[in-house]
Amino acid sequence: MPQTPAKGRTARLSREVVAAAAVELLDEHGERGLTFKLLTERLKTGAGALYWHVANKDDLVRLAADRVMGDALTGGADASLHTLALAIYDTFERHPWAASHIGVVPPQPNALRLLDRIGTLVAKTTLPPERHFVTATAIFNFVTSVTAQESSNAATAAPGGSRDTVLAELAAQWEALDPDAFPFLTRAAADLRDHDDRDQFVAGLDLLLDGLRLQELKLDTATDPDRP
Amino acid sequence: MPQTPAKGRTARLSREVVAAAAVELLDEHGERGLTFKLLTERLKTGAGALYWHVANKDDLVRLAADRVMGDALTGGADASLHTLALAIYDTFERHPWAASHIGVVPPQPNALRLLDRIGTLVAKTTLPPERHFVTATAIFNFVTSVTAQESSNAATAAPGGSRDTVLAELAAQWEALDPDAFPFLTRAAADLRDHDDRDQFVAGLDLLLDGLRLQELKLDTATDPDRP
DNA sequence: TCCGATTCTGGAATGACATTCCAGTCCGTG
DNA sequence: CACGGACTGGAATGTCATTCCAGAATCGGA
Repeated sequence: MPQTPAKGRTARLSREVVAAAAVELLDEHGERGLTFKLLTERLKTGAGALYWHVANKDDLVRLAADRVMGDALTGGADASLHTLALAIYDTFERHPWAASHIGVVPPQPNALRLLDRIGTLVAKTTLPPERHFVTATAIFNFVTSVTAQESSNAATAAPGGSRDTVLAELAAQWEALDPDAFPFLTRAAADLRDHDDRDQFVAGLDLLLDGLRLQELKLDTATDPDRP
Repeated sequence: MPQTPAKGRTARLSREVVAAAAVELLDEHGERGLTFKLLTERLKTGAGALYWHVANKDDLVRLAADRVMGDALTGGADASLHTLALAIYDTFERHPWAASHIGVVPPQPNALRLLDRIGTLVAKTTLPPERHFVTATAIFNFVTSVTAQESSNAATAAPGGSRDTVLAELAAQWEALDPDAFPFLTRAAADLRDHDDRDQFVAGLDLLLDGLRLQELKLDTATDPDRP
């Protein structure tokens, strides 16, 4: 009679249900806080049941992350590379554990969707077709990698004192550095103190997209008849 | 007499020695393969001794990663943002576990050195001073984040069949996708198959640095007397 | 409706680790 | 050469992921 009276049992388990619960727990406790014990309690089941649906914890987290990516792609953000990238950033800011699992190989379904969307937008530029792949991938890498780093940093910094406090302390350290060894940082301390993470992401994004424009320009003039 | 005849004892432990051994083991076995047990064996000591020098495993890995960053900065790569970024990429490609620990807050000593170098180079552009911080940070984020992702992917992909095999399989999957749902990927499969990771990094870097140039140009013309 | 095969479940082992504790040892100083 | 703090080795602890397996649910066919 190892079986309990089979009552509180949640309807039926499925890969989807497990993934959804994982996202919840991940949001609540972060990646380190997700344990199979917690998950079995939340889903009122046992470890074996979970392992029937997912191969292991990595598989589970990848699945959860791809589900978040699915959400990000659902929003009507499609118009331009700029809005698409920002939609990704904003979504992952709400799920800081997720971004670092997006760029992994092999890519999960929704990561592929993102890359395809980026590629399709890149294909609309005047860049020559043979540059489409590297360019699209570069943008994809930028968006996923930088988002991963910034969001996980935001999550790490938060627990110990408010973000402002942490930044203030860090800025103070920068100011105290030797100006000869760190000429830039000592000057930039103030900027660090009151920078905004999202603005920071946008700055990088604009840099990258401006690069795209310049490369278009270069090619336009390169094909101009009037040249050496 | 829990003490053994005190003979094979390695000279003397220190934070540096522990870090160096950690780098070795990390290179050999990857991040998952580094355990305190292995480390005690390599250093012929006990866990307590290690914990006297490092706070915990995170601390240890951060320390090891910053040591790698130190190496990267030692090479005479300083001339331009381009060569500096490539020096970083090349170094971390040899230590794929390390890059993901560089961008973390609070920044470790050598990460600060890198940011300062980037900032100093940015300060030499014609960008207005108030853009220096965001620009430098954007470049720093790009280099560390993208390197982290690419290098860890390379390390992950390698174990299962050669890189070429993995790419070929992936490319085959892309080709098999529905062309309506994935118009870009189905076309790009061939590019994926024979792309080069380093070229890919360079493509992104060039995009970013071209963006820097375009922003300089914009400002130059913006301050020109002849405008609307 | 009953039956066997297949799909799923719950929970009890198992085995790896990180981390803590502490009894000692080593070494520089006075 | 005795003292105290720096340092060491290794045993003990507790937390997890993962495996195993005895059964329960479910479903298609007879």
